[in-house]
Amino acid sequence: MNEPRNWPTGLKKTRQRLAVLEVLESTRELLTVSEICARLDASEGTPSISTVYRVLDLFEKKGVVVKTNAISGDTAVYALNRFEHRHYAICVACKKIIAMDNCPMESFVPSLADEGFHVVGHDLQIMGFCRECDQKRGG
Amino acid sequence: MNEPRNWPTGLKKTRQRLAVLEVLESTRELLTVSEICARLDASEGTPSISTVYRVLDLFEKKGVVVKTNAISGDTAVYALNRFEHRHYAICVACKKIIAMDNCPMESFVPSLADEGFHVVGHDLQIMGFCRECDQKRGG
DNA sequence: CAACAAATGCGAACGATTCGCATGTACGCT
DNA sequence: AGCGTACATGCGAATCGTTCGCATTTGTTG
Repeated sequence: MNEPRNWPTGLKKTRQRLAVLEVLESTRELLTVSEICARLDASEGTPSISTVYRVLDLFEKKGVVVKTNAISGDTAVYALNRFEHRHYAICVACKKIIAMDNCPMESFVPSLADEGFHVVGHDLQIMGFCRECDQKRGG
Repeated sequence: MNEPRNWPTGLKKTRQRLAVLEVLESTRELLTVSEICARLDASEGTPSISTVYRVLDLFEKKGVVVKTNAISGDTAVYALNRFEHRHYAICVACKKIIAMDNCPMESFVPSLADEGFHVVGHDLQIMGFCRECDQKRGG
């Protein structure tokens, strides 16, 4: 188990937390809790599913991971916070997730009825067909 | 019960479906299923909750309503499809939802590794504090 | 090494949504 | 108008993701 560079202050370093972190460090995919659990099963010291939820909640609060449930709507996905601003395109056929390199919000001022609205973040996904599925659909 | 202009072909006009449609026609808010049920309770012929789900699924497939679960993540919200392109800003404190009049995607080409990706839609929300909640937070 | 607070495991609880199946009803046909 | 059938509904149970309560274990600090 490797030593993460920036362990948040005041958090105990437990086997379970390090294991979850290791899974997230090992990929750039967005993982659901069950996917994280599946990858944990391979290694020893597998935490229970409630612990995984608690660890992820904690990590999210501390800014170690980012969470979004925008992709499938009914299941949250998590990724290590690499301090990149990222959005994703999702293939509606095969559910493949493709990272986007740019962001339309960089130079966008929303037009809102509440003019005092203080923007702190945003969430964006693009839906469509990946090249492969688009070809399968034919013309 | 009024006659909707564009009833999708091949759908039986039932009391329950018309009632759900009426609720959605009566507001521009985004409503959860339980909110819809609450508004149905006032009128007679209240459909069961499973029927409300089924009616909404059907309406969504037919393009009569739009569904999104991006707002709260764990609860879907529905609105009549008024064939407007709309996004929303959500106050993270009071959960107020404010419609946005413009869209950053109008002139945006996503940069994706899959160059054949065929975009068919997108979903965007802005998070922040509404004027009121922002003031309460103080400086 | 002891002590305490914090973390974990387990299973139960929960809310949103879906499903199965028996019953009811809209709509086309006569 | 009346019939018949495919489709819609109601009800409750099942499911899925997630949270919670509580007894037990484990990091960390001194």
